[in-house]
Amino acid sequence: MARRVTSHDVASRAGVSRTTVSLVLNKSEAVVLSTETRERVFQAAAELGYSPNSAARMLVRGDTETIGLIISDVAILPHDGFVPMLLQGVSQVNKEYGYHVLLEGLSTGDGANPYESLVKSRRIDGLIVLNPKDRDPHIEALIERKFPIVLAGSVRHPEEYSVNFTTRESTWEAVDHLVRLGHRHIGSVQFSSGDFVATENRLLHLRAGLARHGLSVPEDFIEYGDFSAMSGHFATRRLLERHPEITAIMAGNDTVAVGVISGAAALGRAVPRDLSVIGFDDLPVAAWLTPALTTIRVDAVEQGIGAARLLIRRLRNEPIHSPQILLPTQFVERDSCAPPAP
Amino acid sequence: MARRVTSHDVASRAGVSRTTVSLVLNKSEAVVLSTETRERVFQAAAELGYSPNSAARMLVRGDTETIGLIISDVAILPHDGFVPMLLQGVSQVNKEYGYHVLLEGLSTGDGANPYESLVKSRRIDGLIVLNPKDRDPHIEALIERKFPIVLAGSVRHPEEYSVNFTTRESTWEAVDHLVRLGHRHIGSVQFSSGDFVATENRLLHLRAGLARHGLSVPEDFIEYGDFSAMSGHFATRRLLERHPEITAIMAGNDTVAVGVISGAAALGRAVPRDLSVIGFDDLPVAAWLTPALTTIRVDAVEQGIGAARLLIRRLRNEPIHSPQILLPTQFVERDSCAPPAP
DNA sequence: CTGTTAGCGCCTTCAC
DNA sequence: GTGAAGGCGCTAACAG
Repeated sequence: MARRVTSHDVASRAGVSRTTVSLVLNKSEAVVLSTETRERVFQAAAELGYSPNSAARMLVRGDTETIGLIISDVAILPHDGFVPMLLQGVSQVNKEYGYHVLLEGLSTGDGANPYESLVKSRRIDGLIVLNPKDRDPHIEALIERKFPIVLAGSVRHPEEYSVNFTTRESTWEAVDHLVRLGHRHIGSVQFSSGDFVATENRLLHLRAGLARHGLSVPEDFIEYGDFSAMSGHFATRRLLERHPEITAIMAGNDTVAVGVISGAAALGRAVPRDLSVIGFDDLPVAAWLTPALTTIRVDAVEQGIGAARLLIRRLRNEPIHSPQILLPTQFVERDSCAPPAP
Repeated sequence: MARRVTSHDVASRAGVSRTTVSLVLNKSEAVVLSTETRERVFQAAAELGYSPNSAARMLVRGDTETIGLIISDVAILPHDGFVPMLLQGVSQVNKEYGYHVLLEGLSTGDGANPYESLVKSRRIDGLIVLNPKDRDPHIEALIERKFPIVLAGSVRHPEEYSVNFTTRESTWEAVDHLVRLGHRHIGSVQFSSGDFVATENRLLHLRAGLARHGLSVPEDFIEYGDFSAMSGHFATRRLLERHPEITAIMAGNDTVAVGVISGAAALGRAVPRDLSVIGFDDLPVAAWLTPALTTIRVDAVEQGIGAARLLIRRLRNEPIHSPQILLPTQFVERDSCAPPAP
């Protein structure tokens, strides 16, 4: 690599001082510069392919124009079709505002405090955390220190900044749909064992939704998977072997739903004829499964966009109307539900 | 946020000079320090929660301990189950070696040279590019400048550093499998229209594999999708409406394969009874689709690991045995193929 | 073993 | 409009 070009090089090429270069390039209003000088500087910079050294700039300005994006558990990456969409949203907004994204994947059992060093080393101006664990103490600490952090998920801290979904109405609609079709024994395969606020909420709304019809979900009508299709498969087999009378299953997410379908098939039950299945997320692939998956749509890209916007507004000290954003969701009827077999 | 703690604070708390602090914390061998002094410094640093300012360190040392990860087209993120796995591999290795990952998503039509500014601003020490376009001139330029760049994919530059897969044997096995089952009219739905080396290779091997059996693939037995299941769906409908005699389809990847299955279903053809389908990638979900997908396994996590390792070795000037790594793939027989309907 | 001294490249007053 | 000067926090010689 050739020697790097510095503001000094630009200055001498443009026949001005480094001060002027800096002034021009940072569009300072402090001084009035002739358009002609500006032009010369821009031109010289372009010709030299000059780009300010980011480290030097960070050092003197005290910020990094970088946000950290923490994926709470990288192990789910291969399974959860949700994360990439979120990532797309975040990445898009950040680019728009000239921020960079530093990606940090946490593994279970990453000792101590995984956020501390990122924050302390001042590599980032703020943080977005995907899928935080409910009440994660490290996150709560950052919130209380007023560090700019936004959650795609929730730790249930009153002062958290977060972007989540309202799932009650759509879950009720899904339940209504099943009940209307004639289902009375409805089970559930969650995507995790409940360290997440989302898991708890989904169960809550499922229960409430059924209660409206005078139905309930016995504790052992519920199984827990781990984000993966495989876990959905085996959870379903356990569930249906224990309770063959179940005729419909609400899955924790679409990936798990795929496993539910295959688990049912393994027991000789076809979807939707012998079992109705409803997913959650509406991943792009859901509509093209066979049968097309009935599910609850959640806009992950929008969640990413929202989180990034929220964070950037904080970083710029712009007014924030609602620190805890709730995005709508939507029941989507497709082909994976039918009346229970007689 | 409280005032940041500097090396100066650590020094005074430990009762030593800043030099000593730096020496201790950077494990310099240049000077011999008493273990007792070391201890005092470590202790003070720990008590203060000291973490060196990364910008200052970058500035003086000239490197960033950060690698850039470029996703050539963020729009595919929601569709391609492959990227997250790769990401996991990359992220894991980087953490192991103490590197950070700066994620940059490119959109089609990101003007000019999207790599330049990242490189010039010295935010990163090296680069990993996912899915580069064949012969991408910007990438070739970086390679020729000897900038440390590693591809998960290929631009077919003789001096590129890259990690890819050998797909010939496994593709041939897949073909053999279909032929053995009795298929003679085999079509293909690719995952992109051929800007990628991988697409071209897969077609190449498919052709060669069939040629071994005296069969060929007419040009219009091939359709092109765009990574998504939806594209696979419609491509398949076009293909099968044009050539109903086709009894087997090789899909460009598993996601497309899902669409192939649903496209066939839309025409009243069930898999595997009325159409055999073979995927590519063996995503974690493939084994749990219904029917379980016969496919070609590719270890994306391993590709990520390989790319990250290669890059880090380059950055540390360690010897590199093979700059162009080829990982094996493997034909996996499951339930989506059967003899053609009589 | 320690303190002093120089920068790394850039931004920002402040006089001129 | 410009040049000089200080400093962001750290590292790495270099003499002590």
